[in-house]
Amino acid sequence: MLEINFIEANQEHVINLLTSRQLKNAAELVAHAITINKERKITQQAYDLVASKAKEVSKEIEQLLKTGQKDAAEARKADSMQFKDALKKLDTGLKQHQKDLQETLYNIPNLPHAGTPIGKDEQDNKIISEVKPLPTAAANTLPHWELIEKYDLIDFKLGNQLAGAGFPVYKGKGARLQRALINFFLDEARAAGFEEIQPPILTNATSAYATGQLPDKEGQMYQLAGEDLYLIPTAETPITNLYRGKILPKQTIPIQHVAYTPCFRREAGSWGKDVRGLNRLHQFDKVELVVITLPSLSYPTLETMRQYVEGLVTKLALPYRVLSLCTGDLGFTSAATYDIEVFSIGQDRWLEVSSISNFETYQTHRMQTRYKEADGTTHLLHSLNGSALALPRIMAALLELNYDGDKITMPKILTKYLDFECIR
RNA sequence: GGAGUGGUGGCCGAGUGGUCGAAGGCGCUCGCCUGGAAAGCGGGUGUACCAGUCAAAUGGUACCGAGGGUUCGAAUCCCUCCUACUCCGCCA
Repeated sequence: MLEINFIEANQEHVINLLTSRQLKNAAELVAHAITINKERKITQQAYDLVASKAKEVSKEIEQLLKTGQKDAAEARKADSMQFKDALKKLDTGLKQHQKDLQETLYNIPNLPHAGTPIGKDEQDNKIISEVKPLPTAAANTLPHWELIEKYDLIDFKLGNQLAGAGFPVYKGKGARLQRALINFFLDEARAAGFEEIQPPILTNATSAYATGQLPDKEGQMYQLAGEDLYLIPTAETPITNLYRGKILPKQTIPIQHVAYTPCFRREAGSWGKDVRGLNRLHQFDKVELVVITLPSLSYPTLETMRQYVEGLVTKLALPYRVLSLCTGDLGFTSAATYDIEVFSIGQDRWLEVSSISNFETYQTHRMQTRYKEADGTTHLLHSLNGSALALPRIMAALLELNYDGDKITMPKILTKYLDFECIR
């Protein structure tokens, strides 16, 4: 979340940037946060003063008791009781202010980076690059859901039987292809210097707040009945939270992790052709990159991550384009985001397979993830993450593009991961 | 799941009601010593908030797993929760 001192010192700037991302009540939220913070400071000062006096009295009582002045000590106790009552009220007020401030800040999204295109919604996202010319559909081109059925790669009906819509069952070569892709992505990331992690796929509310899934995505996560646990919507949540509350030595930075996990999303409100086949699922696999680095390095890192992900889709020989998300389409916690979309020839549309974001200090402030300078001062780090990649849509684009009416030919790069060259 | 014992600073570890943000050691760091190093000697070494300042120095408050409670006063006593270890049970 944003730092209150920064908001206070840059009110106009903050309001303008928040407004640019279509936040309606930016001025109101900012004013509210500043007011609460002022009250908080006043209360804190009062509390500290009274607490200090109460301590003094306690020490006096101690001395009186030691020197045998029992009556005098008893008299001082009465004074101390008064301080105690006052402190209790002040403490309640202070906690309330702190809570109010935190809740207000929780509901203020990140500020867009200067390079982020200004825009209202996804229509205004800027196309950075696009592979041309796009492959053209042949007479025998099919959408992936038909190929999946034709070759018995994935069974949605069985998924319905086991869990419900959006929980596909991968079978035979379908399952093996998916596993091959996961291994390919993990190996590539490792070669690029990312350390592999296998995290829990359940997360507690504290972690979900720290990375910003809560309160923003409340209702999009599956929650376990009677438990303070959620199924992770992305590996970003557990991996980034590895560093919650840590002050890292400078030489360990940057932190670079890769993790393969299933991801779970309720996708409430989604419908229509968007959810056909593999386009949108409640459970899907994803390989995710997380980087925690110095503020001065985070934007170069964002570019490096983008190039890395472009390299993956290139190796899979999939036509793709890169979008820079506009202010109106930016995720709640992000300052700058690139989306990588692959072309689905069977659907004649683009499918988002990666989202690469720089959160600057938004997450690290909530997490209190810092580093120590040589002069002993501590500073917040920057966090980034990016999908590399989301499996189902890659699978969809891959099957459609490589189908020639007779068979589906596997990409060359997967040779060492598969013991079959094509699906017939 | 049952029974028991614990959770203290970067790490180890003392501390069972006051002078304890916390002994001691290790680590790290600065200085001395040395041709250089080791050893030795001396100093420093948590975080947050508030006040203060150009910045600092400095002062105040809070924090000994988390949250409540008792008390003039809590790392220390009580309650709840989390968690680790040992034994038993169960088990991939």
